[in-house]
Amino acid sequence: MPRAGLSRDAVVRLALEQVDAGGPTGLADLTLAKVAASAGVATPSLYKHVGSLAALRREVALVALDELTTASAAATVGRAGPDALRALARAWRDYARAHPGRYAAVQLAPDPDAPDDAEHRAAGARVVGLVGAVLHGFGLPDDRTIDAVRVVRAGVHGFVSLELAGGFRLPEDLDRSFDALVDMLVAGVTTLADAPPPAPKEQS
Amino acid sequence: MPRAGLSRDAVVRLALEQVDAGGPTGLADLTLAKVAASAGVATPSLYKHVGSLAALRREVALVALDELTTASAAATVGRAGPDALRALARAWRDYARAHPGRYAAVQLAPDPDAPDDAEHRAAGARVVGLVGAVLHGFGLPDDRTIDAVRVVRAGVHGFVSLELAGGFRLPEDLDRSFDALVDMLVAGVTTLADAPPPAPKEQS
DNA sequence: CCATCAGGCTAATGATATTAGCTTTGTGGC
DNA sequence: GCCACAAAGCTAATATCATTAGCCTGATGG
Repeated sequence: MPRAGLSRDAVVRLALEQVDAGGPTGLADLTLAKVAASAGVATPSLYKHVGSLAALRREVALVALDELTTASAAATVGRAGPDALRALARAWRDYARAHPGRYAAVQLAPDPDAPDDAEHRAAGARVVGLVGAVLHGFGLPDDRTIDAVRVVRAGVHGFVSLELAGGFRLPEDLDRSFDALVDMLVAGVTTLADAPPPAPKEQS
Repeated sequence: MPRAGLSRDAVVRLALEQVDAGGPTGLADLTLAKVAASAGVATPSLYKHVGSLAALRREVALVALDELTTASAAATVGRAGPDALRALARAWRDYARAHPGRYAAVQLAPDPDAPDDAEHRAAGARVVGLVGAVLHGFGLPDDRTIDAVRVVRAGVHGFVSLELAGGFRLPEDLDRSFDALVDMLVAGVTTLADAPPPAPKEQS
């Protein structure tokens, strides 16, 4: 019996294929059994390369986060302000539509305590940091940046997530609706940059 | 052996308990086996009352959609314009935080073709319709209402979904960030109401 | 050339859903 | 009151998973 020549990376690659093949639910449908079958190997053999199904999902999340970071960086390089924000939002949505399963993986939250999840947390922080960097160009007061980042993430993620889940009935005009959202985000962040701290608490 | 006296409704009620007990992942963790155990009954017995696990999830979604509709209606009655929209957004978030598992069920998309899902589709349309009604008070042009509804849904759902999933690191100041989002939605919808059709297509 | 060990395997356990078919309990009609 | 029948349980069986334990072997480094 010849060796299959697997490796952690090879297993992750096969998992990605299965995730991609499954559409928006590809991540949820990911199964060690199917990965093993596609590798031509018995299921338990995978444990030589990967700790568990959950760990494999985490690996997929890492790849997806890195890809999203790269795509976001590429889309925003050389841009600033509204221009950059628009490009970022578009890149985000494009990635989600091109890789719905992987985008779902992006949403997996790392355990804040688990030491094994350090890499995961770092990868997540990188994407979020990128959003922060883009918003920095708006000249937001420091204590409002976090609100702006959250609002942008919420808007874009919410739209994409509803779109992928089939939450919008008519498939038509989705682009226009998304444009409306992005316009709103740009305007909202701009406002946030100008407005003084509303301060239920801190106030400089 | 005395009858357990189950019924479709009783099973759904137990399912709701399990969903509620499971936090944000309560819906995903819903299991016929556990429901049966809590009913004091063997698992296959449940099939006398419910078609499948998926069908039970659908029942949960129906309840959640109805509750969300009721809560939204209660929150917005007697209000209009920005006031109504703010109340709606708050009600939405409050419901999600009070019943994370049920809120996840709201996100289950009904099959657009399955005749069994007609009720599910109708319940979904009711909540969305309510959003439309609230936004109607902004005097949006007809062909922009759909964009506004989508933008509002995206923003609120995105925020709540990230919040529940633990996507925001610092738990503090979440309320302020949400307020910023709602402010932005109000401003955005208002703008949409004033702006002329940008029309990549139709243009009156 | 052999010892080690990484990378496979089979076997076993334990969830889970789901189907089939049997049994019993209530109940409605006579 | 009694009986037939449907509803509501049950057990048994199948199939899919994940996961653990323990064995076997091929590649590889000394």
